[in-house]
Amino acid sequence: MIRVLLVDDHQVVIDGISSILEDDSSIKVVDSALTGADALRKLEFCAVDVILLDINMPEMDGIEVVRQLRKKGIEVNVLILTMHNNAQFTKQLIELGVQGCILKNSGKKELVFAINEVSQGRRIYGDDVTESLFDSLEKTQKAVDQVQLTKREVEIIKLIASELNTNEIAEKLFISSHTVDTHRKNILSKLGVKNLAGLVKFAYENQLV
Amino acid sequence: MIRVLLVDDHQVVIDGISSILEDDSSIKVVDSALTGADALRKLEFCAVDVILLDINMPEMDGIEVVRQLRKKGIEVNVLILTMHNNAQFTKQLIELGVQGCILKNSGKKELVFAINEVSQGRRIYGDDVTESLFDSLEKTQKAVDQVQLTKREVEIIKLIASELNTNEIAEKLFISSHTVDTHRKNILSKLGVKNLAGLVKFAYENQLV
DNA sequence: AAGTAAATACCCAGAAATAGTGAGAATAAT
DNA sequence: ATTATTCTCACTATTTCTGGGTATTTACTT
Repeated sequence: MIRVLLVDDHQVVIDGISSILEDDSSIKVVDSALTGADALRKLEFCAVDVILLDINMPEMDGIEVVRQLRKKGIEVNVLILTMHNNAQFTKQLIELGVQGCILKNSGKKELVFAINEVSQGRRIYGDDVTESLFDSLEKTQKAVDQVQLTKREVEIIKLIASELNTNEIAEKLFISSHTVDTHRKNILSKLGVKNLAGLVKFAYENQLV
Repeated sequence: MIRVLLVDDHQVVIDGISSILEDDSSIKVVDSALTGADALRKLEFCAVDVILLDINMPEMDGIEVVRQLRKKGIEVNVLILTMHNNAQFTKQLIELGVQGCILKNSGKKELVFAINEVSQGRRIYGDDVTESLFDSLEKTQKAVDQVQLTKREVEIIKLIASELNTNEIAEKLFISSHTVDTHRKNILSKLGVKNLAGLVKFAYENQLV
């Protein structure tokens, strides 16, 4: 009997996957969580074999959850649920030793199969996912080192993404426009993007907006 | 017995919601579709009372599906499934006479209730959704008239959002950079946004990327 | 105490975007 | 066939962004 913890910020998805898994006698959904924080809390008191984890969540995303898990030394097999082939994440996931990754548009069979495999400690990455991994590794520039942004930089990214220009940001933060320039410059360089568009793109893909 | 057609680009969601609805004896999921086009095809041959429609889909989104439905004169009650409170859509949905709208993070009970209401022709909009509607109506600037973008403009938005600058876009499309300038100018004005950041933002919020 | 990271500020020069106008061709629609 | 829309191109002027530096203060680390 494989004990599963479901984590997704959408109740419908949780209910849905629960229903799917109910039909399978070898799998039992022991609990669920709507947030990453809640998932971590529940993992401390509840013994589970596999955590089925949505990657796109507000506040604390899937990757952060896994990172915390490792930090706390909680041993559990992780199967990530992704919406799209978000190539940026994939590399980080593999580095974090996540056992598996499965697209939300895969069917019931694939899901059950994946959970079974992962519960045995085996690795499962859907073809689509591994393909997109190679895609991402080609774009070394961007994902080369996991980006370390400072608080101030994140703050500025958000303001840029909300259509403010350099002067407006400077006024809002009570700092010189030169400073904002410097920050923006550093951000572009850290993210390895060419321009404002790339910056806003990053903001969206990483739930900063 | 309420006959339901499920439309979502993620098989897991379809399977999940199917499972949820199976438990309810008054609702029967007669078919499902992974794309908007497929949904339209199936609606021509299959009698359904309610179509449960995901709004975020590649290629043809939920709004376009409804528009086509109206055009073809197919009468069916529409219940929209949304991920977030995407305020921009809401106004359009109401204008299109969509019966209801429900967030994906609502539970089993709400879902069943909503389907029942909608099947009776009654209107259901979750509190969150109506709230966000009023929010959006305040921002008259942006949503004042539903934006009508041309094919070329959409093409250019996508290229801008992928970090290309004016000259690069001009080369790629074999047109003058002046033309690209003009398009960008028109786009900014149509969307009512201030700059590139707003444009990329729009692209993301409307699944153009 | 020395070293490092973060936040701050400044300068310069070139590239790119934005705003305002105007206008000719190609298509689609009626 | 006439209109309307879309797509196209051009010019000017101004603002904003981008990339190359350098440098100081503060705070935290070792």
